[in-house]
Amino acid sequence: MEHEKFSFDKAPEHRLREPFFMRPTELVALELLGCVLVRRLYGIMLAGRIVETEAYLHSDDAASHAANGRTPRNAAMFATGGCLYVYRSYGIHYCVNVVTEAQGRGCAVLIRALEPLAGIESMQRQRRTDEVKRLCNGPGNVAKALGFSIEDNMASVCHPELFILPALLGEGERIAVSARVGITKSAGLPLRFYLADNPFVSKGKPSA
DNA sequence: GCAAGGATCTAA
DNA sequence: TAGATCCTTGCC
Repeated sequence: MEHEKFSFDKAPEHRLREPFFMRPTELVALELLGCVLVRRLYGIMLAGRIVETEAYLHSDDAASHAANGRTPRNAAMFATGGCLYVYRSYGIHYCVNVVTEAQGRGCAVLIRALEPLAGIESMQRQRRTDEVKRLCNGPGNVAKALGFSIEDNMASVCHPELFILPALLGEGERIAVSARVGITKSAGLPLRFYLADNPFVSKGKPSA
């Protein structure tokens, strides 16, 4: 993608609305590829193109945090599609998911990697690295680069200062599917989606 | 290869 | 209330 063509002037007007997220989780995970996650934080616009996602389903998916029903931690997964589910991972990192389907279902799409488009200097400070390829190449890194924390749990991603723009897919960009990363249960399901050969995809190894 | 790191959930 | 688990990362 040509980063310099990205403009914020009227971006919020074009944001995806709730109905986009209230569809089957696998479809949302697939269609989020190429979409641009935008956040205005402390007056700075941060944006990255989604290049890697994982679907966590409402049933028959033991790897999902919602697999054993609703708890205080995973309550956001049971909110309505278009909300954020943010959780702490390994006691150290945060991971950002977009809730899918109807309220009460308990499913979400994990945002695993972004191609930074804007606010790159800010991301570099947050991540304490200058290497653009590594700013958002994993779920913990995405959260850190964009400043997400547990405070953002349950927030709407259809908000003027936190939203997602429709996909920008380049000619010849192909979508690949694999098993998900870092799980042991339901490890064989093909629920990880990413842009093939994109250098901003995480280094995580599929579990199956 | 593996420690860091802390909340969360389950079983007792 | 102890203990295992965990949708990870970066350094050893």
